[in-house]
Amino acid sequence: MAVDPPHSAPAPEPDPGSRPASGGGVLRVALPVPLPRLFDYLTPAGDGPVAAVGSRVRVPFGARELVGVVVGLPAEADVDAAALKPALAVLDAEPLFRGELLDSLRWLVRYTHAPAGEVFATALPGPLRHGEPLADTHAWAWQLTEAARTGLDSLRSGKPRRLAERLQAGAVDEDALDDSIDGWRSAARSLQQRGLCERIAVPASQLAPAPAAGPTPNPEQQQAIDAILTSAGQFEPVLLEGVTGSGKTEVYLHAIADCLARGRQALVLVPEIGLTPQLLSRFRARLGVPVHVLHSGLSDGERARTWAACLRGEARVIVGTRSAVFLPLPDAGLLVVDEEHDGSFKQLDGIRYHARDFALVRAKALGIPVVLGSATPALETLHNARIGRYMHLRLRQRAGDAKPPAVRVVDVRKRPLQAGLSPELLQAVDAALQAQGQVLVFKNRRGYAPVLLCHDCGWSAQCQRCDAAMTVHGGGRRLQCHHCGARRPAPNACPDCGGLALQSQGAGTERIEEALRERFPDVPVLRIDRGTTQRRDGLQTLLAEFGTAPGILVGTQMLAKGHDLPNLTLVAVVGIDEGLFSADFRAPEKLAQLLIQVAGRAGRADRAGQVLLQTHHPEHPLLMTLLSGGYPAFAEAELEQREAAAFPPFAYLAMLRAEAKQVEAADGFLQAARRCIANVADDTLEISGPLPAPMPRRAGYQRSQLLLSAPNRPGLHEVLDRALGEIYALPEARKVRWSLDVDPVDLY
DNA sequence: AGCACGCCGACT
DNA sequence: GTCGGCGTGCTC
Repeated sequence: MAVDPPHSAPAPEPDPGSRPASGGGVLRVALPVPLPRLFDYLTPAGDGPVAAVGSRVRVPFGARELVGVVVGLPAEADVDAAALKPALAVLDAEPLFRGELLDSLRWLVRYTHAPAGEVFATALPGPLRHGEPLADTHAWAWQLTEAARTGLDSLRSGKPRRLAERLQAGAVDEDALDDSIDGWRSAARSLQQRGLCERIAVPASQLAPAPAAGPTPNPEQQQAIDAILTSAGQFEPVLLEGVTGSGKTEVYLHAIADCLARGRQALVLVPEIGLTPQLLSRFRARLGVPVHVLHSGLSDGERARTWAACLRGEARVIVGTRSAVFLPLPDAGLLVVDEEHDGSFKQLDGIRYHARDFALVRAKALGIPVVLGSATPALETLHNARIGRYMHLRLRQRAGDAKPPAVRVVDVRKRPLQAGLSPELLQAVDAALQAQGQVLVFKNRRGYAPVLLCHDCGWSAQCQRCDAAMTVHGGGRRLQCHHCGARRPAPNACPDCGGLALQSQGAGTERIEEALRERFPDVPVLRIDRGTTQRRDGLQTLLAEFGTAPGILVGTQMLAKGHDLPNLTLVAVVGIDEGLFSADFRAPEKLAQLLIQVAGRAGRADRAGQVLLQTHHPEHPLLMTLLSGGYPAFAEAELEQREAAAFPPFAYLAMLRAEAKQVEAADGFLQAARRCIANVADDTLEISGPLPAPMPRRAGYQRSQLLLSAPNRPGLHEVLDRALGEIYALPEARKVRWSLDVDPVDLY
C-alpha cells in the first residue's frame, strides 16, 4: 500500500451520521461476510438507541444473526422495499466509528477492494465484533467498609493489617497496591470475607510517576525534534532515518511529550517483536501518563478495554503492533511508526493492509504529523522522501560517541566448515570471548538441519502435505515442517532403500549451538529462536539470565533488534548466501536491512564492535555496495534496479491468489479471473499467470497466483473495481479459496 | 463464510 | 426404511 499522500486521502464524506435515522428509515449495513455488497435493513422496532452511521446493529441474515456496522442512512433501499427485514437492535447509543476513523476505513475498503464488513470487523476487538457493549474503562480500588471502623483493632499484625492501615486514609487503586504491598490480593480477600473492605470502581487513573528527565538531545536530535514540533497540527510525513544507536526513541519521546502538552493523543506503532518491556518502561518513565499497550498477546478483554479507553480519549499514549493502527483517536496529535520497514506491519491474511501505509492515510485525514523511523528505511519510503513527499530527517551520530562496528567479510570457499562455521569465525569468537566480550551468531534458520538426506540413494525427508523438505529437530531425532507444523520422528533407516546412511544436511541454529558448546565448553551458549521463547516474556527472562559475562548467543531474526546487549562485541552472520540469490525482487532489500540491523547490535558505548559476514560470494555487488557505501548507497543502487525492472515503487502491483485441493480448480479460477481482468484493462496492465505459487502445495492445498502490474495506481484500482464484480460471481470461484492482495510483499 | 435445501449411498 | 454425503443457491 505505498501511499501517495497528496492524492489519496480519504475524502471526508458528508457524514449523515449526525442525523439520526427517523422512524421507518433504512439502514445500510456492512456485514462481516465475504460478499462485495452492503445490505439494507429497516430501523428496528422498539425504543432502543437510534441508529447512526458508525453504530453497530444486530441483524437477521439468512438463517443466522450477525453484528454489522451502519455505513449509511439512504433515503430509500436499493432493493425491493418488501424484501427488507427490520434490524433486531441498535447496539451503540453513540457510534463506535465516527469522523476520521470512519472516513479512513472507507478509504481502506476502496483500497483493498475487500468487503466493507470485513474491514470494519478487522478494525474492532473481538468482543465489540461480537456485539458486546463498549467495555468499562474504570479502574478498581479498595476501601474500608463502615464495619472496619470498629473491627480493625482486632486485626493481628500481618499483611491484612498492613493493607487496612494503608486504606485508612481512603480508597487506593489496585495499581498503587501492586506497587506498594506484595501479595495484597490475598490480604484483601481475607479482609473482604470479614466484611472489612470492599472493591469499588473508580475513574481510570491518569496518574503515573512524574516524568523523568532524559538526556539532553544532541544537535542532530534537537534539529529533528524541532522539525517535528514545527509540523504540529498539520499533516506532515517525516522519515526519521537514524543509524542504530542514534537515539530515534529519544526524538519520539520529545515529540510525544510535546503532543501530550498540547492535550493530544499519540499512537506509536512498533513491529511484533519491537514491543519489549525495555521500550515500555522507558516510555512509562519518561512521559508521566499511563502508557497503554495493544499487541497480540493480550486477552480479548484487555484489547476491548484499550479500544474503549482510546475512543473515550482516556488513553493518551498508546504503543501497539499492527492492529493498533485501527484505534479510534478523537484527540490525535501524533503518529509514530518505529522500524517502519519491518515486514510485520503488513497483514498477510484476511484484510491485507499495511499498518504503516494506513497510518499515513490516517495522519493525512487527521491533519497531524506522522514520523516513520528506521535505520534502514523501506525503498518505497526512501523514494517518497527523495521526491519530496516526505520530510527527510537524518541522525548520523551514534549516541555517546559509540563507534560504528568494523565489518569483515569471510570468504568460506574451500574452507573446512564445522556446522557451517569457518575456522576464521571460530577464531574470532574465541578472541572476543578472551577479551571478555559477548558474541552473537546469527543464522536465519531454526532447527537442527534443514534437510535429512540418505547418502546411499538420495532420498530426503519431505513433508507429506507441502512441497518442502522437513527440518530436522531435536539433535536429529525429530522432523518438523516449518510451513504446516507437521511433526514426526526421524526414521532410523532410509524409507526408500533401507540404508542406514541418513545424514542431517546443513545447519540450523540448533546444530550451531551444539557445535559451539562443544568448541567453547567453558562459556554459556544460549540459543534464541521461536523454539526457545514460546512463553510470554521468555526471551526477556533468558536474556536476563544470560547477563553480561562472556558467552555466546545463537539466534534467528528475533535477535536482530530490540534488546540491549551492552557487552556484545562480535556479531557473526552465517548463511546469507540464500538471500543473495533469491528470486523475490524484495530479497536484496530484506537482506540488506537485516545485515545492517544485526550489525548494529555490535559494540555500543565504549567498545568498538566487530561484524563478520560469512559467505561463498564475497564479491557479490550487494555486499560490496553495502560495505563501501552503507545502506544509503545500497538503496540508491537498488532503486535504480527497481526502476529499470519496473518494480515497486515504480510500478503498482496486485496479486490474486487461489488455493484448492486440485491444481485445476485453482488455475481454472485464475484463468477465468484473468479473462475478466483482460476485458476491462488497457494494454498498460501486465498480467502474468496463473503460475504456481513458490511453494505450490502447502498444508495439502495447491496454490496458484496471478500477478497484475500497472504503471500507475489509479489505473490498477480502476481495473480491479471493474473486474471484481464479475470475479466474485464466477462459478469457478465456488471451488477455491481466493484472495486479492493489493501491494503484495511476497511475490515468491 | 455459513446455512438450508436437495437428491443419492450404507447403516441402525 | 433413514442418516448423511457435499453440490448449489442465497443472504437486505
